[in-house]
Amino acid sequence: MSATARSSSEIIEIGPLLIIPDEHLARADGRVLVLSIRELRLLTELGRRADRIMPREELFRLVWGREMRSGDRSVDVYVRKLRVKLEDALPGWRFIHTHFGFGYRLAAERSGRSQLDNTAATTE
Amino acid sequence: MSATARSSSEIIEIGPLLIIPDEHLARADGRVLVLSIRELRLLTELGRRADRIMPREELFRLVWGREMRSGDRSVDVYVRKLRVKLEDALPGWRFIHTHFGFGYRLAAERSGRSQLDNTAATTE
DNA sequence: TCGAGTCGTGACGAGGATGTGAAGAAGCTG
DNA sequence: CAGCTTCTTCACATCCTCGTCACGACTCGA
Repeated sequence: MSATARSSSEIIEIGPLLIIPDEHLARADGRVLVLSIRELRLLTELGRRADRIMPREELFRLVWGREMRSGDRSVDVYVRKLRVKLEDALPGWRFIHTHFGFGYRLAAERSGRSQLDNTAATTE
Repeated sequence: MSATARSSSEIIEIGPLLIIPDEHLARADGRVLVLSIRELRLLTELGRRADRIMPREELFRLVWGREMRSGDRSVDVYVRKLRVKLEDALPGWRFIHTHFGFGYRLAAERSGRSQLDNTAATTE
């Protein structure tokens, strides 16, 4: 493994998902997740406020650095892109949850059955 | 350093690839990889930080020993040369991965298959 | 149930970043 | 100096990201 230990490296852990903003990457079970700049920043800002519902306007401000114009769907589109890559990397898990009329919330939950069902989802 | 046997011979192992900076060579399944000085140094610096994304500017600084002029494509060109030789020596493997907008990352992954199959290039 | 608003999703084009082959310069060896 | 290898730079090709749109599915209150 890496012999060099980073002192101030921020690491956000969301279930099996690891977000390491300083290294410009996220990991799923150790595997590197290939994300674009916007995708990683959005995931990071969501991760920093895990379990909290984040309004689109605030996410946009955090990631894009400016005010969101009404009707702008950028956040939705990037949430979609993240969902695809996360589902691809960690099938059986759901991370980005929609709160209708409010925004999005990041949290690791198993998809398919109830959270009580611990049976591993069939991996294709 | 001297030409005598060194006690601290650094050996970097990236899957089936072995980098031995002190001996100015790399090995693929035992076979010696013929690399030029720049190629070996670039591979070494990447290997020393395996599985981490290295920005071009930093790679250039480490290998060339001076600041990179903006627009300089030297790193890209040498990444290409390394890729060709590595593919030649170890077909079916991919080592140098591009992270768009960030830089390059060295890790042993089997090509052809999804990145998800990769078992994070640690020592097996 | 119905309608208005909200969200999911695929696609597209522009612009920028990276891949790639080649040519000439520079260095090395005998 | 001749012949070879390596280094640097360039131009063109290709790929990727981003922002946006359109359309359909969904949600919730009336």
